[in-house]
Amino acid sequence: MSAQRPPDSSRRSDRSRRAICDAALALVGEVGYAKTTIEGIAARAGVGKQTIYRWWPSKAAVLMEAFLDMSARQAAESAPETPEAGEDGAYGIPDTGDLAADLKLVLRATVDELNDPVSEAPTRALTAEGIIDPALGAQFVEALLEPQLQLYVTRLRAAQEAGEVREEVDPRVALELLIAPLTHRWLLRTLPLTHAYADAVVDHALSGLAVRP
Amino acid sequence: MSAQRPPDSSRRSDRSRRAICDAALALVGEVGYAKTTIEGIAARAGVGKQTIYRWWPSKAAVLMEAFLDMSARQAAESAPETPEAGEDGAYGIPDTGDLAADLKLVLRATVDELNDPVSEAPTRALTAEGIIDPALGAQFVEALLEPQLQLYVTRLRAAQEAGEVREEVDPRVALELLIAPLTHRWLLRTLPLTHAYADAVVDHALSGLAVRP
Amino acid sequence: MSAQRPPDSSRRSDRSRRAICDAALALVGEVGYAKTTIEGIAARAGVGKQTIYRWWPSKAAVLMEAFLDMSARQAAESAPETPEAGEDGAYGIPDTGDLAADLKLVLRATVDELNDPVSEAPTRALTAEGIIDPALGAQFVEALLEPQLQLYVTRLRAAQEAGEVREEVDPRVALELLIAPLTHRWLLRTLPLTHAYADAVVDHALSGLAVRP
Amino acid sequence: MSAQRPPDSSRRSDRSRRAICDAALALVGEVGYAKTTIEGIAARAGVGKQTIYRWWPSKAAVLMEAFLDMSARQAAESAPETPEAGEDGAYGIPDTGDLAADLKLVLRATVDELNDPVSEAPTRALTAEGIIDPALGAQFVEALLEPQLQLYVTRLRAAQEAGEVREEVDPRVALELLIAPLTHRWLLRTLPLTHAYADAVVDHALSGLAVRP
DNA sequence: ACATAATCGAGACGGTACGTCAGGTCTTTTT
DNA sequence: AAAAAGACCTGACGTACCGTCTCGATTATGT
Repeated sequence: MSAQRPPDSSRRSDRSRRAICDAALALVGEVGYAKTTIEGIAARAGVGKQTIYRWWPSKAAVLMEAFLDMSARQAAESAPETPEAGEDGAYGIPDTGDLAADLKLVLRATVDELNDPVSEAPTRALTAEGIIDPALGAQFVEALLEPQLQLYVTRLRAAQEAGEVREEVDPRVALELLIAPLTHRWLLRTLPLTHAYADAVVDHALSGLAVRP
Repeated sequence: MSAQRPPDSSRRSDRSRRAICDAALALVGEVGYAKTTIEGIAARAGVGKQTIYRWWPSKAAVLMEAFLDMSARQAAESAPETPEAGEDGAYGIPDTGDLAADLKLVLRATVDELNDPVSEAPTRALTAEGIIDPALGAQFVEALLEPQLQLYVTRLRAAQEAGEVREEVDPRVALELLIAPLTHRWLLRTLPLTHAYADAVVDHALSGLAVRP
Repeated sequence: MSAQRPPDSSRRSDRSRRAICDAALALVGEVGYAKTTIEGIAARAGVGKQTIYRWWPSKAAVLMEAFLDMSARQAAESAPETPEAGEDGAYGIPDTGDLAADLKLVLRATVDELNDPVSEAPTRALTAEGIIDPALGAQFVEALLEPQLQLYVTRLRAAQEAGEVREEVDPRVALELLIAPLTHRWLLRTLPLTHAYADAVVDHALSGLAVRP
Repeated sequence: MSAQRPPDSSRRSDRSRRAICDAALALVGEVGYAKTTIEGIAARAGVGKQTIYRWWPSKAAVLMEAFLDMSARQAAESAPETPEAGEDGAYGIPDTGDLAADLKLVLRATVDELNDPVSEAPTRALTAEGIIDPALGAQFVEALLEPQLQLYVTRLRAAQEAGEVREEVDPRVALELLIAPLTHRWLLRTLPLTHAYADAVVDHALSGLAVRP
């Protein structure tokens, strides 16, 4: 029964959509994800609840779209003159010929981004929700994470061709050696996440732990 | 005001405590963390709601205690003959003289543990909650994670003394190079988490990415 | 201020009007007045909601028009050959010279009508709504009830002229003595509404309660 | 499944019950029955919605209880010294030996009661609702109406024994001849409901419409 | 052994938010 | 210009849980 046909998206009010996304981000930042309610978002956005339920299946989905929207807008702002850079604000990782230096530059920027108090609450909320809800997590990874990771793959391949990185190295594994420690500290708050740590990770990963034979 | 004098824990009913922990774990496994409610736990445990509110501040705290309890019981079961191994089922990482082999052994076990469908739901729930709630996260890290990490520090120090690992290596950073990639794949579900991956991580981390000079 | 100028009724679609009335009656009969919604009527009639709001101020008004329409159609069907009988199916009360017999005939018919399960739901709904909403009630009385009552006035006047009814009797009061008891039982469901009861009412009302002096 | 066992009424808060009844009556008086909402009653009573839903099945049921409560309290106030009069404020109809005078007295009082603007809204609302909902209507009749009607039966029987009323008269029918016309005018608002009308009804009913043979 | 005091199971309470339904208004497109 | 369609804001619905509270009915000491 109940075919539950989806609404006609061509008639959708973009004003409402924007207001909802803005309100969602604002509320998550102000009161946290758990205390952000659909009713609260609707009220803050000056919108009927039904308008949210019509277009999104869950609070997490609203926040996800709001977040992607924000990311897209930020990217568009910061780099409108370099359309060749690709989407998602991905300028690519610089290639100065010095892999260590390039990676440190990028990972330090990542550290700064993760430590940014503004985006912290929604990012943590979305990540946590994605950890529990596989569908949401997949969406999160596909839309936001993978494009970033691909940049590392590209840069590492270039380094291999330049003879900086060993042939046997799998770029996909290598990239995780670099990224995962930062994510780990940020998510679990085991120890402070600093530039120095980013540098140390790069150094350890490139040189390896074992003594040279 | 109302000093809210804490209850007399000596009179606490252990039967209720156990029933609550069991119910909490069962429910999280069956319906997931979000749909697990305090009322549900109380009903399933055959307990008044107030008995939960008297002893725990939040649903997350209940689950945390239930989880620690379960971990302790599992540890006690699997290794009652080696009480010198310390608490938390921490037998220590074997030291056969071959660091790579030892790490692979341990990390493969970690992979199996993370892939275990029984403990998956509560572990994910607790981790996710800890990502959002710093206090809970700290408790989680302190009680469950850090003891494990210290074992790596110990083993890596031994390897340094044995001349297997370079002097400049910071064991704390090194350990994160090994552990974080597994955690990363498990939490974010980017790619499958396999024994082969554990091996690859060890190999890449020990040998380093850079070509030998 | 927007003068809210009424729509041009000459352009009104009679097809829609009929469909709406039919749908309204059908729904009230099927699910009851309370569960009949404007949206439901519109959907069932294959009509936009606005088409209802354009022409009627309320759900009750729709039902009222539907009801009047139905009454008019029924009357037209049952007595198209006696146009002199007046509107609203009002053939008038027969005058055989025997007032008691004539009244019993008519009141028994009224009993049957009230007991008809088809028209029961909408009639009750409309009456109930009219009890609360004076404007609607007035409309109901004026359009449906009063014409009927006038027939009694006419018949009773004739009876007075024929010397069957005392001079001092006020036909308006007399008629209510006859009609109201039936209405009372039907509305309040105190006791069954039967032909025998109709006869008893006529007998009691004509003879009076008091002993003859 | 779901046995839906009723709550433990011994634990019921009488303070809440009273507050809810008061709020319900007040709101129906102020904004009318249709615009009175359960949420509104709860808010005005300073009570959670669930406390209403726990004890009453519908808005109409709340109003019914409130109304019966009020009636009972009024009765208790006005005649605490005559407990033998029976419940429901039923003092009985006076018996001065002059049936016409006694009935006029009582029916005039009834007219005044019906015309009282304070109790009008809830009484109309309850009556209207009872017309549509048979269960509610039955409750209304049984609790409020029948006790009143029985008083007429009693008085009319007495009049028969005193030789004032004919033997053949059925008191149950007679009483409806007296009461129903008032109810009719009040419910349907056909003509004003006055003392004069009450007197006329009594006179017509007692003397009968027909000429004396 | 027993008084007494805290905990226990139970669940009613004032609340908040849920997700749904319908009301009545507005806009777009079709007839 | 009216009609079909349906998105929109509003607000009430009835439900689920929240965390607090009040009830007897067990316990479990500490005289």
